[in-house]
Amino acid sequence: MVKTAADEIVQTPLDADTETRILDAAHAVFMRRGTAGARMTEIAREAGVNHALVHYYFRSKQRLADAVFRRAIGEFFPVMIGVLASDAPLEEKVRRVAAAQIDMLQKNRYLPGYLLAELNHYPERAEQLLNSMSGTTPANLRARLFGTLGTQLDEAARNGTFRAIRPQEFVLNLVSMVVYAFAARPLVMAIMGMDDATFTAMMEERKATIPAFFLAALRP
Amino acid sequence: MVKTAADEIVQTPLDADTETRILDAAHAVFMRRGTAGARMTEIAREAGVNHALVHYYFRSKQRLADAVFRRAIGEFFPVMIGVLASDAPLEEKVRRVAAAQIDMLQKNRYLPGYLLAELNHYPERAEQLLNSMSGTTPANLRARLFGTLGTQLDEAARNGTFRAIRPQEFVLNLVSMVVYAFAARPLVMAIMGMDDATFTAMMEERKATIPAFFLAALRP
DNA sequence: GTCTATATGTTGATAGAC
DNA sequence: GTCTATCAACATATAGAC
Repeated sequence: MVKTAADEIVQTPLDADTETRILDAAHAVFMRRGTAGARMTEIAREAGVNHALVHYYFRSKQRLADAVFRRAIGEFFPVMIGVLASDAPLEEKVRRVAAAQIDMLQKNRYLPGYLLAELNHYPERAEQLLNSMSGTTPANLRARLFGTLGTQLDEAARNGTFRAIRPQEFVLNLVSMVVYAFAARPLVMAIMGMDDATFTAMMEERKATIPAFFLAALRP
Repeated sequence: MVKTAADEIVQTPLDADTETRILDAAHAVFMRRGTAGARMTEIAREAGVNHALVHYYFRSKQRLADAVFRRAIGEFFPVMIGVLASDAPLEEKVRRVAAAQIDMLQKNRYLPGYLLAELNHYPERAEQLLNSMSGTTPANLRARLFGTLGTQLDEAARNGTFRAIRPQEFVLNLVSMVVYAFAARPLVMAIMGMDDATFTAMMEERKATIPAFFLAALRP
């Protein structure tokens, strides 16, 4: 198989309790190798324990993969959902989603790639995602994501302050522009001839340029 | 491991020569399972041959993976690059990239997920991508992607017909909006409560709404 | 809880008959 | 070219000593 270059070890504090260390190590390994490519032995090595211990705490690779997937969901969605469900004005929602999401992704560079790959390889994970999200039903989740936002957009369209757009497209376009660059990070860096620092700087800029672009598109 | 639901067999014509049948089967399997998750036996089964034959034609999984990756690149990039490098006016470039890319992705639903996962898991593939692209150098590729486009954008900004934007951001924003929905397709479908037909219909609509949105964002 | 040793099953790959 | 049979290398998982 292709040997990956991403071998930087992100060490978990050695004084953390063992279960946490293992979960952190699993998180790191699953993120960059994917579930199918991850090895229990590599997780053990990265956690600094014998690989039998990994099974002692999590029984099987499957359970460990589930735990990591749940944690990844918890990192990716809650902030965005909170902002979109809030009563903040539309312009502020756009700016806050972009800033918060980019901040989070700068610290978790593998997260979008991991989540998208996981969902493509195991589509039934989409169910798991809907159900394990903050203990609400899928319908409830949709209401939180698109309900308040839809009302705001309706009103803004009537007032003539925004062009009409469905809340689903609003969210999809915004999330696309924020997340895609991270999901395709190695591709973007290669094509544009960037190093890590340059990419990071570009994404910092985009905290401002994405909202500007996005809001300009919706100006009547 | 999680059992995937994507078990629909896309059969390659049985009269095609064996090597082609194997490559087609490999393409299908690598696309939906990823390189690490793909099994030589599954490829053989899908090609309707004994799995020893797969090794006879391609020697190793690695070589087969490389062949599939090259083919995937050839499907994803050339059309878009051709449009962006052309002399067509800016508005037309936007519309043509959106339409052509969405058409292609409707037929290759796993392509973006596969490419992004592959590049995240094996970052050195980004090199392979740059080199194996239409036999040009990376610098040449960049010129084709951003050269003509940059000139057009400069001129449009001077004329006051477009707001100023760097060609890199222009392409990144456009590609994000076109590709992300496909890369995150299972997620988008789950959150929005869509079935396959609804998703397809939405993306057909987006051939028009993405260019409209995008061009509105650049109107001064 | 943590280790060593080992069982069990899969997978990529090859040898050799046809 | 295509198949059957088989190998060697891992990877997941468990048993059992400490």
